[in-house]
Amino acid sequence: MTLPLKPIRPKRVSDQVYEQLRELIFRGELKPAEQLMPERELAEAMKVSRTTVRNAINKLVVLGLLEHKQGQGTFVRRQEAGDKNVVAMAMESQGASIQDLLEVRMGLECNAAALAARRADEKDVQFLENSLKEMAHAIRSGQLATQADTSFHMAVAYATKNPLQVYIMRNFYDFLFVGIRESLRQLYEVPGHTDLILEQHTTITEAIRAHDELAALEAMRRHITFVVNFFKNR
Amino acid sequence: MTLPLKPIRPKRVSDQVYEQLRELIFRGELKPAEQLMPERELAEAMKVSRTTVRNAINKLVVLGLLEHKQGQGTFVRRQEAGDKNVVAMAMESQGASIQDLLEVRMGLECNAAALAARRADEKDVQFLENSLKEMAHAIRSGQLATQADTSFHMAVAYATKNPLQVYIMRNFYDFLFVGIRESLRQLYEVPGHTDLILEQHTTITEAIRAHDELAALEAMRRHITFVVNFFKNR
DNA sequence: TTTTCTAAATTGGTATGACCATTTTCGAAA
DNA sequence: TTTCGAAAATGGTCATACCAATTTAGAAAA
Repeated sequence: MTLPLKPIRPKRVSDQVYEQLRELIFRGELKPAEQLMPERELAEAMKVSRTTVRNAINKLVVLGLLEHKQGQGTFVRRQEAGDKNVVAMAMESQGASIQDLLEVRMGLECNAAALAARRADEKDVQFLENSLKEMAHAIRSGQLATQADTSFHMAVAYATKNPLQVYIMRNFYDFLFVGIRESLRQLYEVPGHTDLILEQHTTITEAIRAHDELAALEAMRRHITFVVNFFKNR
Repeated sequence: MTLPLKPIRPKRVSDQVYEQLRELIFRGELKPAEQLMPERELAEAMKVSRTTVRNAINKLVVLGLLEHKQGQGTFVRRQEAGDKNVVAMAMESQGASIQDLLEVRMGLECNAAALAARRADEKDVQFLENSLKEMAHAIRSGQLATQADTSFHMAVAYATKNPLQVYIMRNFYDFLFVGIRESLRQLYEVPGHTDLILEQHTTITEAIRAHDELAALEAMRRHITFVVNFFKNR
């Protein structure tokens, strides 16, 4: 007779550091080509040894997320194609269209929004608001808000506290940037569009902050429907 | 005038160790499941520090060639070729749980059910009904209905007419069969469970046949919620 | 002033040595 | 023979020092 005991898995310190750093990169707080803090500073800030920090960084280097340059520092590496990106593979081999992509996103992200509303803490809301500010800034300075867009949706994914959700979402947005960047840009180039999207993002953020699952789901549904309609009329 | 001078690249010591070890593995001198020499011995044998040896080994661990087991040693890992199942990769590398998997499925499949209700033709409904019969047969003959279960959900995916949806769903169910087959079996071993599931599948099929999107979505939601609750109470 | 060179500061890479955490081993005790 | 516990083996972390490559800044030279 086996009792249903949950497995204890004490994580290695270096793995915890690794996860923190990876999160910074995925969330976009550390942008491509940006320099990482020196190892010595990181060690002091996290109250661990430099050895441990180095192990974590090395892991990210091997995975292609970071890049070492002796005498200069460590930098975030923009990951190019050839990453065995699932979405890209499927889109190509299955001959899927942007419409197909958006349909699947509809299911994934609406559910994610509801989960996020259920579990988001102050920190998650903070990240959502940061991406809103980022997009507002992009609007004022007349730049494209694609980066801020990604940050927002990945912040929603993180708020679900579901690693699989994050992983899959990451694949989607990586593809959006390398696969259909040109198509996506047109969405943001229409005057006033970015303002509308910012408004929709804000509504979603409010619902998540209020822990209103249904409202979050509906707001996300309207948001993605808006995008769907844009690509439909072209 | 630039002469074609080849760049001098003084290799890092840890990289040289890495290459030696990798060579041993590739050549088969270190066979799968075999234990590596202890780090301290390797360091002494190669006249380098244990730190350097560890860096090299860690690199091989990240690449999946070696495997660490604290208190036991480091072992050569047999690498399963052509795995690249997204879900399996994510579940392992991100440390996701069955709960996490089901949560993402909730979003994917509820949406899929609605899309299926919108687009399913006679042939799609036929496939759905075939899987129902298959499950009924499994019940009568006292066999496990896991195969019929997969057939049903893949039939829903096909009915969406969305290649990306099919592709991703395929990955999920492939993983269910190789990754958590044992866990999944318990769901079907409880007396009466398979009957309940068949009933739920039937309800979903009816909604899709009637092209009732909302009913299909709700029926799927109840179905997956049922599965979620089963795994929650264990 | 502008250019050039050199020394210092910065930052990743390696070396030691110690100690911690987990697993196995093996001998003593029951 | 079985059971228990201490010791050994082995990977994980820490602290410190020093090496190697690069950048920076200030002095020296033009």
